[in-house]
Amino acid sequence: MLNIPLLVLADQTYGEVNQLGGVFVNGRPLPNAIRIRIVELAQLGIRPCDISRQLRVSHGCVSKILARYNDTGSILPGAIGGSKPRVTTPNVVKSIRDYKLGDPGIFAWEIRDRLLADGVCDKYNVPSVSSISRILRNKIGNLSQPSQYDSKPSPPQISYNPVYPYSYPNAMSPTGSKLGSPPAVSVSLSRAWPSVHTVSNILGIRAFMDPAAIAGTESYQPKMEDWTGVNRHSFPSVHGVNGIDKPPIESDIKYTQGSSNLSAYVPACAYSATNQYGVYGGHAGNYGHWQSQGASLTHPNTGTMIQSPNLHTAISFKNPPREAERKSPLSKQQHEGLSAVHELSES
DNA sequence: TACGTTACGGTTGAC
DNA sequence: CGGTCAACCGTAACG
Repeated sequence: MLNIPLLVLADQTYGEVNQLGGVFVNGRPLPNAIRIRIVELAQLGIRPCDISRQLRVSHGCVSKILARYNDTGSILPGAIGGSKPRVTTPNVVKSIRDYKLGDPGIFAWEIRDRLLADGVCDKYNVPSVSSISRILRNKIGNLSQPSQYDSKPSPPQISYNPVYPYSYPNAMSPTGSKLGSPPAVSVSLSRAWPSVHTVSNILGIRAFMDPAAIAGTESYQPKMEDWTGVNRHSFPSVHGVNGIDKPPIESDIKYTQGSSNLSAYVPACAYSATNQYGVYGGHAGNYGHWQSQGASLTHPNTGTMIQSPNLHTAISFKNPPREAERKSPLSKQQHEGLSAVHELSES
């Protein structure tokens, strides 16, 4: 009975209900507002198990989010999808070609060694021998032809951030300039989750599960529009890389947008009335105690403060050391020096 | 009972 | 332009 997949195909809304009665979208991150709430509650001394029950989020998820927050200072989900940064950057290809030109009989493994020796690559991003062979075969097969890489600016290389392969829209979203601007708090990740599904989904779910919640909520209607408006059709994946040009990444945004004061909204309103997940379908009063506190989050390690009212400016996190994180989850903290702020920005 | 971990089924987006 | 792949997600279950 639990964990019923709810499909409302007609409305392109779907979602599932977990064992706690919370609604989630499989494969998609929880809304940032909930993530923030989790951290807020934890900082208030509420036990993870209680947070789990209150927010109706699985304890594993709570654990994960808190652990990540403790490690990185970020409540944001990771970048979903995409590919690992290519190691065969134009520069590398050019070097390989140079080596090949200089010594047509050179072996791929020799090229590899030279790439390392010459500092073109380091041990972490040096192409494999097979990759080099492929490059030789596919891209440098005809040495008489000028390489495309000679003339192209090779934009992708810009985002080959060794620390965080996926670029964040930092540069695109000056933080200080938009305080109080209408577009709302946007906890936008590079590939922020537009949660098309979530959006419509939640609404569908909510209506499906708890029609009364809608009827009894003044602010729900507009939210509903907002959320349903965030539809995959409205912003196909064509939008820029890593969401830089993705305007309507607003699932969260809308989610928290009801007010610029997240602390006022998140605690009760956003979670009961406008929250897209039916998670908080219960009385807002259940979360009433949130309102008087937890206006800000201070990361224990970084001292970073997440201040709800000005989330878009106050939340700044260490860049998740993705690569290292994947290889060695326990060593995240070692990358503090590499941290760069990726922050909540507005769309 | 609390919580860390992980298999699983899912989404996403670069290639 | 559709398929593949590897990243991520949250849940559920296990210990």
